[in-house]
Amino acid sequence: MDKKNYREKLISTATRLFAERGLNGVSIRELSTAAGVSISMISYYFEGKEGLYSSVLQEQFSCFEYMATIKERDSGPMDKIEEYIRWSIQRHRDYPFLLRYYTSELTNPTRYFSSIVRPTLEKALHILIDIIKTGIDEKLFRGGLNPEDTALAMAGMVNYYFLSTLATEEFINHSPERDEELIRHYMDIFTRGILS
Amino acid sequence: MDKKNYREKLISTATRLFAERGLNGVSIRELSTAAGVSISMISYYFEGKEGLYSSVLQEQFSCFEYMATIKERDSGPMDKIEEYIRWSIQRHRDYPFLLRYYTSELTNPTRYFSSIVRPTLEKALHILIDIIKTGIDEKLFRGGLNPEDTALAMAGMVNYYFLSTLATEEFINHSPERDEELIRHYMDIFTRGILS
DNA sequence: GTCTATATTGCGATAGAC
DNA sequence: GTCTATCGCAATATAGAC
Repeated sequence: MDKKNYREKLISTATRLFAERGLNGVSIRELSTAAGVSISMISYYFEGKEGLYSSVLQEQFSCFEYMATIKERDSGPMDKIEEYIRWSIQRHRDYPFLLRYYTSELTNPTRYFSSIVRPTLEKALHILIDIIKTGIDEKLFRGGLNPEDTALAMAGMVNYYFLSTLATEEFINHSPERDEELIRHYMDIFTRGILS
Repeated sequence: MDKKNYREKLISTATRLFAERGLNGVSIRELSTAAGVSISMISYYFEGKEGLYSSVLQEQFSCFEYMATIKERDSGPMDKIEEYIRWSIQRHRDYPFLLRYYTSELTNPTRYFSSIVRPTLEKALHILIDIIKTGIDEKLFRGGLNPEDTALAMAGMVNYYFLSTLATEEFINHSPERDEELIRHYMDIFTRGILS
């Protein structure tokens, strides 16, 4: 990244800036200056600002491919759910900007939502839904469950913990040291509920 | 709103447009045209675009005051949790743009985040956390629960259902007719878990 | 491939007429 | 209170030198 590969330098700078202030909140002037590159390089490599944004989006959402690995894993629904939660939390750690693109595209979709974001999220969610369905078929999970809502509930639990960070960091410790505790805790709530 | 009250007309138009495309995605030119008002009215009433945005934000987040009502209610933790979930879902129905401001401010905070958004969400979350704590004290909920994470899990379940709409509407029915089913279902998952 | 310089458009804000 | 007209600036994109 430091070896004067301007294309990569632009992508990494754009990933941070677009995440922090959105597509319309960053000018290519500022972006190219921050990357230490001439402004014209953006058109040269990406055919303009939007092209750069779509490249960033593509790269950020590529990590969802790992969901296929969970799907193919030779293990039961409970193990797969735990692996999903663990991977999901780790994903937020490894791609600290992904959540911004994720929520920003879901609430203010750009033209790339339908080509990049929706297909990726649909595929991931369908894998989750299938895991829940398998658990119900095997009588491991309750029969009354709606697989779709249940999958959303699980994904929501984990994602919201990170989404809320800025509003809760003063009274909830969000450091990675707590991640294992969080996994245990969310597995517990999700599988057994909160009743004693 | 139609009685030539331009101030209100600007707020309602801005609420929709800022929600759809963000603060930086809408120009005051377009906004004032859509509102059928001269562009100079924005400075006149709100001292500029950002002032208009902050008025919209203030109005959107004012509905969280209802959380105080839940807090004061003379009922047990379980009833309060159900009331929270019911109110939360209804809030998404009544304020369809709120979620956009909510997530946009959490991931790309404007200068109004710390004065308007964070205090509001902090207060609401602390009420939820206290409800969970009461339930634990009364031995109604499990002793091992972390009240903070548990409150976030509950809020996350509900909010994510609406956040995911754009990516899931083709295979999950998000119509209000399902809301009661959703409340029952999320209460079930949250209190009893998914195990049979 | 990379830069500087510039063309063109659209932005937010406001002065001043009514 | 409301409008039109306009100022000054910043936006994206690109032509052309190296």
